Amino acid sequence: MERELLLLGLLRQEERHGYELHEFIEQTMQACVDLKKSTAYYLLDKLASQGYISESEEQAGNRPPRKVYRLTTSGETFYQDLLRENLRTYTPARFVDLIGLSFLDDISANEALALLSERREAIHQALLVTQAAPRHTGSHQLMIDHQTAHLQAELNWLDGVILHLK
Amino acid sequence: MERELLLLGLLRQEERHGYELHEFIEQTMQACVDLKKSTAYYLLDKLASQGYISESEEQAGNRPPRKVYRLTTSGETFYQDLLRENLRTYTPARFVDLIGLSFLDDISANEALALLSERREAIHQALLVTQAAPRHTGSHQLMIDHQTAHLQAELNWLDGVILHLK
DNA sequence: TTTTCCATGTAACTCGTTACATGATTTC
DNA sequence: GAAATCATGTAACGAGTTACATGGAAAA
Repeated sequence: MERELLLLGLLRQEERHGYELHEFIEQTMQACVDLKKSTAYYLLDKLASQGYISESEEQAGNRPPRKVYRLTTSGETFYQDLLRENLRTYTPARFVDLIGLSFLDDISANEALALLSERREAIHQALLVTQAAPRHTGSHQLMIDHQTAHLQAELNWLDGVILHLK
Repeated sequence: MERELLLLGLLRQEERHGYELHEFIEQTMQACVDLKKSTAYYLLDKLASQGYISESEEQAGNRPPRKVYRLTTSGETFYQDLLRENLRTYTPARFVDLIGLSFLDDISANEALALLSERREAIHQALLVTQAAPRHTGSHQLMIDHQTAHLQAELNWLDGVILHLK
């Protein structure tokens, strides 16, 4: 339901059409969320059919017609519920992408060092990108701050492993 | 491919049957990986049909027959490739479960505080569980250490948010 | 005697991604 | 004239989960 929450929350601020929503998410939340265009359209359809948002066609000049969505009253209630549920409950993060670590001593320390350095570089890069993102007003910034803190922690931890290998 | 890597890596240490593998993962890696029984059986079937592991039926007393798997030569090569690929590349973690944060100022500071405290408690609990896990020999411990570091960082960060709300 | 453990599997379903299709319009 | 942008969608696929089925043996 997290993606639904995201769309509803954004539509609550102001009415928008699908393309616009996806663009916004891609540009300003790319560090934290990855929502594909087709998924966005699909979810908007679904939310509309459930009555949580209303749909109205709009034409801007010669451009293709857009479907503009706005939050309905029942959408507002739903949003409030989702938001509270989301803030309250912690879903443990599983780092499947680190499973290789369990088998680190199956390869030589030297090669391990080389591989982990590559990984370190990628994390560092991600950190720079996240930090370079334009600051936001209000709580939108919180997610970006969290991402930064997380990446920082990942770097620190990985540096510890690397140090230990040397 | 991470789950495949996990199974291959474990089978490389010693031959095992499906039930055993799943049990091991559940008991000793529960903080880091969550692999359902059916997924395990499915993956083992697949890996066997691809020739990366071999299958042999075994009977222990009156118990139901087991399928014992062991790594083949081609499985070994595959494993080595997967392992290196996994260690080298970083897949950015997306914390969908924190999307609500973006909308934190849609609710009162007091209620936000209450909700986030609940979340804090859950994280803290997860940290205790992870720390309580019996220590492992070799690099298996690394993943658990990572999980601990991550949870610690989450706690710190959340405490910052909570402090700011007060 | 009922529940739990051992041991394996199948079928249906959910969620999300990929790849593709359309078509006008503005920019290079 | 080609490419990118605006705008929406569909169909097929993939990974993984849920729920269910089986059936004997050991433990409560």
